[in-house]
Amino acid sequence: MPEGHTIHRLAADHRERFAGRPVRVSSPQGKFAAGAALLDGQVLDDVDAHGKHLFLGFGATGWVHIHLGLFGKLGFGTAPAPPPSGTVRLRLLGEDQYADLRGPTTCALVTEPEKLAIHERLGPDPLRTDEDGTRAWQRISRSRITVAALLMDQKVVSGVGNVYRAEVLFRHGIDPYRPGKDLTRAEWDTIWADLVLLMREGVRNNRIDTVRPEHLPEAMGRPPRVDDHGGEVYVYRRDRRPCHICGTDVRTAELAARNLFWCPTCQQR
DNA sequence: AGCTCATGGCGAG
DNA sequence: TCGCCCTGAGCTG
Repeated sequence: MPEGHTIHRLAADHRERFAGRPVRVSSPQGKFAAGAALLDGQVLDDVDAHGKHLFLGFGATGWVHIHLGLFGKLGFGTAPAPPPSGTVRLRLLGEDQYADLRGPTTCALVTEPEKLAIHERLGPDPLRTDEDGTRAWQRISRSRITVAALLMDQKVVSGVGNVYRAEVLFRHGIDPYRPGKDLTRAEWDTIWADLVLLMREGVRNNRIDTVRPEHLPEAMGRPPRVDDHGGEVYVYRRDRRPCHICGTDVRTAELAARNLFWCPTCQQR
């Protein structure tokens, strides 16, 4: 589930459910027991998100730094919370809501300076308003690395994952193997602006939809389709199936240990 | 029961 | 570039 839109949505959800009041904090699984003991009963007074990193602020005690990785999940429920089943790393319990964290790559108590250091190593996030895509362009325009790899590098842009990477390149007809330095400034500005729109919509809907209205099956006179991972997409995990626009089989290849998906006909620029 | 795969990322070499 | 960490779903037997 977790690309940047998921994390920003979770940040808003935590703010709404828990902020400003004391929360019970526990680690039923035990791996965060020491941190939980320090935080239990304190007020959750701030929430922040940058890229795929989520921060829960507990005043002078510090921040809980959460990264879901590939497998992590955060789920909410209404109090009273049931006995935790399985591997709950962190449980927050408020007056009427609880949240369970499972399988994160990171769940750690950090200080304010440690949090700042994390922000500093992350590239601009299309979902934050503190920065535009300029800093990313400075790296991309000087790099011989492929644009597909650059988009996944969190030091270049933060929050983009394998789905948004594939989809935004498709939407702009960009060959994923083009070196960053071959992109024009105008192309990058268009990609950035599109990421801002797509990811904001992702936060709103809590899923990734990238297909333009005019390309939806209804608009193209075809029966509705169902993509098997929630959202409506052009190429992500659609390899060996026909491109929605031109009918060419969508291709897949491994790139830096991740699966890349693209349409060789539509993406030649 | 065991295998494979997944919307991530890190450190060793 | 590789191995490894985190977990659960969806297969196969």
